[in-house]
Amino acid sequence: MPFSNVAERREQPPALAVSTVIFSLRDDERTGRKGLWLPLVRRTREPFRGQWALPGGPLGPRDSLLDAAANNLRDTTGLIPRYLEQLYAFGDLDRSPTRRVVSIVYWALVREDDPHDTATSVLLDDPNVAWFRAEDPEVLGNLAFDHRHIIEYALWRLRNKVEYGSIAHRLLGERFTLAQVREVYEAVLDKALDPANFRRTLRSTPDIEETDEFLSGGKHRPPRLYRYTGSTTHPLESENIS
Amino acid sequence: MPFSNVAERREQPPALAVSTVIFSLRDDERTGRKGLWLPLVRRTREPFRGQWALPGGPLGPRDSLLDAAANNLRDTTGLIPRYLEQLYAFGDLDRSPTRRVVSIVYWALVREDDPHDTATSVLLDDPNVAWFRAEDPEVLGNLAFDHRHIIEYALWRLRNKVEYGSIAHRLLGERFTLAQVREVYEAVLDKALDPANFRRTLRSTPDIEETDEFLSGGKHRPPRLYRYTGSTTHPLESENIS
DNA sequence: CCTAGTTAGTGTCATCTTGACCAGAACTAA
DNA sequence: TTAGTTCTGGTCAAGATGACACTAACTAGG
Repeated sequence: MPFSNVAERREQPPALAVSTVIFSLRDDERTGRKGLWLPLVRRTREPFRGQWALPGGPLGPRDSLLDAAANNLRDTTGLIPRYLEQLYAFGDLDRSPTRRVVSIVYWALVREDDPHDTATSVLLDDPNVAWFRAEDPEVLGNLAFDHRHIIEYALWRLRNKVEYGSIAHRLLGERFTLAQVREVYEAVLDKALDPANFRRTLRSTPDIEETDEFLSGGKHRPPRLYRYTGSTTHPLESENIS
Repeated sequence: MPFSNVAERREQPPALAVSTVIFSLRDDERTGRKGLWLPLVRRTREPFRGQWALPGGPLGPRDSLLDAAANNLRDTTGLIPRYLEQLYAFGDLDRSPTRRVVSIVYWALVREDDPHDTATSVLLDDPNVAWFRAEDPEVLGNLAFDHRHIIEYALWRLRNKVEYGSIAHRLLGERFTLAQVREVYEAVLDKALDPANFRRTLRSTPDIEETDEFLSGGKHRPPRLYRYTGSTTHPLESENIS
């Protein structure tokens, strides 16, 4: 009996939880570009047992919000992103059928081939963790709690509040090619961008500087590697994982 | 003895609270333009008794986050802004010296002469509520808890994430002149803007349309009144007060 | 070793946007 | 009637942007 009496439930003090929305770029056969994917975990308990949900859990008394989010993400999925950013605090009364829960949601973009991204091994072994296309209606339609709502908001934020430079720095590593940055933007905005013009605008920003290194190995002219400098974003908006 | 044992305190479950940062435009003699002011309440209890703090209080079990913020703001200051937007959730372990508190902070811009703004009467009578210049170092330096930090983050957000149209709509009423919108931007960005150019960019946005009315009464040519249409912002980012 | 294929990177041009500023329009106050 | 004020429409030059042509530099396959 997952549903308790509403009036009774509302007298409990609100519980605090943290969740994470992790976007990753993966090849998308349909468009030929990269697309956005995200990891979900299958719920093993009521409510919503068996359904997919965002990684998350209760806020421990000794964890900062960020630490709680990062630790929970690591424990449930094996993912260790470099940065987590606060997305929003969701606190509606009816978010959970059992009790009042206020969830503070963090989000990040990670690279599929990130060395930090030890998740691959965990994800492969654990049938209760898997990646899905972020906009797959089939997936979005069957999520636990209000997680569909949360993901859709995260996608909206991604597309509307993107800044050149900072977002790329978080997703890509120390050094990156301009084409890699462009891939990020093409995936987020879901449209092709002119390589030449993209290069021009990116090189005109002060936060990205070129290095002397090149990335060889492709079947074409080796592209120059760039580095991200500067901190346009507010400290609060891209906290470092401790 | 406001400080209890740290190790002991940290075992308590985190408490949930809401706070509000309300910016208002007031004439500033120094610059000749409008400046940003905000209301603070004097703490009547420990910790930080006697010091100024942001309006706020605990989250009741029956209130949504937004309602809790709006109700608390009304009760402590008399202010009833049309919109509140979620700013950030602050949850560091040492925010409060007594116990662990996670504060979800809402913010808004209000008009000094807003009819909704019944706060004037309350503020005049109550010596524990007052408006201050948002950037007065004297004030910022003596705030309770981490409220200085919160206000500085709100100011940063205001200056960096401003969009034409939406912000003006929230601050100004149904109908407004373009000069009023310009005043908002001049106060927020703290610099003078060219009236003609500002008019041009604003008129080119689809969300603002002209009306047939004019505002008479000034000692100059009556300016045309405009109306805000459209909803560029995500629903989550400008919730209506219920 | 040569050539085709692929992406990197440069340059150009027309168009759109932006900032600075001028000048007339339309009101109030005296 | 005139001075003072802001509103409002306009011009112009400089800067940013989008479309696209073209060269550079690598790999792969013959």
